[in-house]
Amino acid sequence: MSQNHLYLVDGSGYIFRAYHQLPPLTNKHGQPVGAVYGYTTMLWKLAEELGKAEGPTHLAVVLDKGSHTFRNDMYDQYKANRPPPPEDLVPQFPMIRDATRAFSLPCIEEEGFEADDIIASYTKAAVAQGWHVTIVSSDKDLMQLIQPGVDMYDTMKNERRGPDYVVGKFGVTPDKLGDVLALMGDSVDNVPGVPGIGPKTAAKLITDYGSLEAALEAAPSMKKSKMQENLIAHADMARLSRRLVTLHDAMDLPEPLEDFSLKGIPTEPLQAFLEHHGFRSLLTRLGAPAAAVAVATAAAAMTEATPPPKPQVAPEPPIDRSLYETVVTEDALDRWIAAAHAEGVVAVDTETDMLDCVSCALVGISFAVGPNAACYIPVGHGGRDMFAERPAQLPKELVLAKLKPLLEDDSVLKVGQNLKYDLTVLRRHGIDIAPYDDTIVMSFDLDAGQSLAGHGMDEAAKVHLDHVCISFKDVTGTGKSQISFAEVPLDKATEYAAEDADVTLRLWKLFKNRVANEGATRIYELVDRPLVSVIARMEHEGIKVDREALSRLSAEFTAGIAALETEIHALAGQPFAIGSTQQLGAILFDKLGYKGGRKGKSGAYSTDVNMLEQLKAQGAEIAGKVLDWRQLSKLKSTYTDALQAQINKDSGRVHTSYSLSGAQTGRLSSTDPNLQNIPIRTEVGRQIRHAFVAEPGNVILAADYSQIELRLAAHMADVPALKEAFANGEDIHAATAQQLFGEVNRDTRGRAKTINFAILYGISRWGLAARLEIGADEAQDMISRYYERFPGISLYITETIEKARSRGYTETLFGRKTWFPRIKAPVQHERQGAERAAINAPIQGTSADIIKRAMARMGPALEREGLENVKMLLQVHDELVFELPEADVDAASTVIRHVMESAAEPLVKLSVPLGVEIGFGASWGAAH
DNA sequence: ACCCTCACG
DNA sequence: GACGTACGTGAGGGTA
Repeated sequence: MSQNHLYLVDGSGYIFRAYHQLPPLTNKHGQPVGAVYGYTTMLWKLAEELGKAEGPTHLAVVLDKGSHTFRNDMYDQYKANRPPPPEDLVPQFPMIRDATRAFSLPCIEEEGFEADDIIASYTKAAVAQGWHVTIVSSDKDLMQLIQPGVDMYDTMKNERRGPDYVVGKFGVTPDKLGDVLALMGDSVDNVPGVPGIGPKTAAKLITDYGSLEAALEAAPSMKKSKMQENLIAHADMARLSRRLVTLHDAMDLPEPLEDFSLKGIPTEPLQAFLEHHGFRSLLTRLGAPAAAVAVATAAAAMTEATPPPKPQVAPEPPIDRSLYETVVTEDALDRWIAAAHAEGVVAVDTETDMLDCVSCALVGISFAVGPNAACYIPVGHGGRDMFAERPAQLPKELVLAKLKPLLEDDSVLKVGQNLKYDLTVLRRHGIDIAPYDDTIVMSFDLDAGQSLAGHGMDEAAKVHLDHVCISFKDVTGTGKSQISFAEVPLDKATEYAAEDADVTLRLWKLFKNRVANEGATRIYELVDRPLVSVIARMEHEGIKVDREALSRLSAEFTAGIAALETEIHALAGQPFAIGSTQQLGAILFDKLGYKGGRKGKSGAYSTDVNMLEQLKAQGAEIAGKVLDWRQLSKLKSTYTDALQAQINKDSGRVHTSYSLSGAQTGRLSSTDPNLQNIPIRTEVGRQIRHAFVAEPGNVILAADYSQIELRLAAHMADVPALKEAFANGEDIHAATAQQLFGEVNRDTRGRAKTINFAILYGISRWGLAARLEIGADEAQDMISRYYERFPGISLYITETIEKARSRGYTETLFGRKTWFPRIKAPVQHERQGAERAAINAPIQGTSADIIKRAMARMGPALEREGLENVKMLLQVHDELVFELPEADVDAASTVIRHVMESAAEPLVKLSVPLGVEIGFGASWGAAH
């Protein structure tokens, strides 16, 4: 060996670059691995240099450790501006070490020193012994080290860099680079430098005067200029900067140079690593046996960046229910658990005796580890009925004890369809399923708005697998003869339950690839998937409802309704069903002769609020009474009565169910009961909110985003006037009124508010005209004026529609797609409807993304502050409702406000602040 | 199963 | 020149 050549790899610097340059890939375990993949290919590339003329004889990877270094002691602002690393990069840091170990390469990191200092020290030591050194990095600070025998290698650009490169880029030789960097400063690392001096001026000064110190000394005698003044004023900062950019090259070497000797890369640990992540193309190049690669491919359905390889596996066999197994022995159970471990991914589905996941009992669990490789483990069949024959099955406790390690194993991905249900059921048995994927959420993130794709399993199986699932009704029957799943015979139950798991796994493989290939990773991994377990907890928590209060209200409403009914019948001159629009229409228009038109194809009279308000204005007393009657009936039937029936017998609380795939825009929806439409707008309705109460000693706290959609519209359409108003904390509707009408009063503010909302919803002159009770021409003038005052808005609208038309979908700031198949409909009003929805979707959707991120982060944030008694209970689109001990209100408010206001970051940087209003009290009503 | 109406953001 | 629409939901009651 004539010449030793040391390669020093700047690992920390590399992964940031890899992260930003590569698409956000995930491996089969659902972990983000884009940067790891880039890092692995980089090491691979270096390994291939082995034995070449300029290749390494010695190699070490150098990483940063900890965040505090001697530079922080020198200057407490050092790197203080640096944003935290992206959240999907954080989990990749430890994987970088795994990758390095997989290549059997030494990895050096030292507390208190940056990777740059370690590299400088090793470089110095190696040069002293006459070695050549190549620094694998593109960091400009490290370029100071370039000298005869030392060069740099940028693997991404495939470029080797010597002194000429530095001269070309910075105008000075590497030995003067530190002086130039000190003058320039660095906003990322927060090296102050001298204001107003950039690379060009810095290079000129150093070239002219020879060094930083010489330039600073000469400053007073330079020609008077802003630059000269700054140079004098900030001389101390320049000297500090010089020390900050100086590399520390005299540290004790943690390991001797000789230990970095490199002979070759053993395939053993590397292959295991590549298989774990499913890095297919590298596996192939490693020369792994073809069979092993195929297995890894089939199991992993891996998603690599370039190029998307054609699946090399045979198409999956059709579903064959006869292959499913009913697990009733311990041996069989162990076998399935082992298979799941071996596969690394398993589809899971739980069967219960009723739908209510707070009170239901576990009846059985099904698994699938491959096509047709599915089983059902009954644990509660015939359970509740003491007289029914109980089929032979394993004890529930034993099964759960055996499954717990698998379901909580980090290295086995659990896949479910609508997993929040299973999460709740199993959490009641002390099992926290993780990590997980949810196929309903994946489907939604891929296909929201696509009219063909239903996200429920039966529909998804039909659409994507062309398979008709056994329906739940087929096994349990319907109506009066319906039986509980616990009473279904085991053979039938196995066919149904195992098929669910089998189908789920098949769908997952399909969706997993699509999520990566269709750009849905960001929204899925960083917004929706983390939310599943959060929602499960909220649903399980429920909210306390004061039954007596509701019952009192119910009685009041009943009396009011009865009184109104008598009056209405008297005014009508006959009794009739007031709730029947048909009968009401006949009374109003035929019998009493008020004027009003027939409506559309149904031929029925319109009797909605607008019509009744109009009649009332004409002096029809009956119309006002009907409106009052309707309000009270609505409140009674939908709220006071129905809500009492929804109070859970076991918990005494109301547990709503949130749908993660309910609204096309990405919003949640709430059912059984819907707790997102509890009255608030009228005084009488608001009383219902007062029945949502806290436990004794606790309070209800409500935190609302203020005007979030308008703020987002201002940001997304880039409207300076609106952004400024929000930045200054102005009343946005008043500000709009000022812009549009030149003066602010009750009337103009109200009209401005209407127009602001019209913008969010996709405006038409007729719609606005109807709302403002003005002519369409006048409405059109107003819209034109709005566009004039707030440019950007009309551009946003035309661009959004254009994008929806050309690509078929719109996107939120977080990349959530909503599809609009009707955007090209030949029927005009259908098309225009789709256009209005397309205008609204990015705004409403981004707002939904933001609050979802706040929800996902809320639990950990509260926990960090020791606030584990603060429970998040409800979400109402722009509001989060909590229950908490009264003593925690102040501390919790701080955390909640911060989490909500910063929820977009760091993925999205908004140019408007997000405002949050917080209130609390004994009830939800009192919290507003 | 569908329409109408109306509760919410 | 008209389409009596604003965007997104879920629930209850009446009707067929």
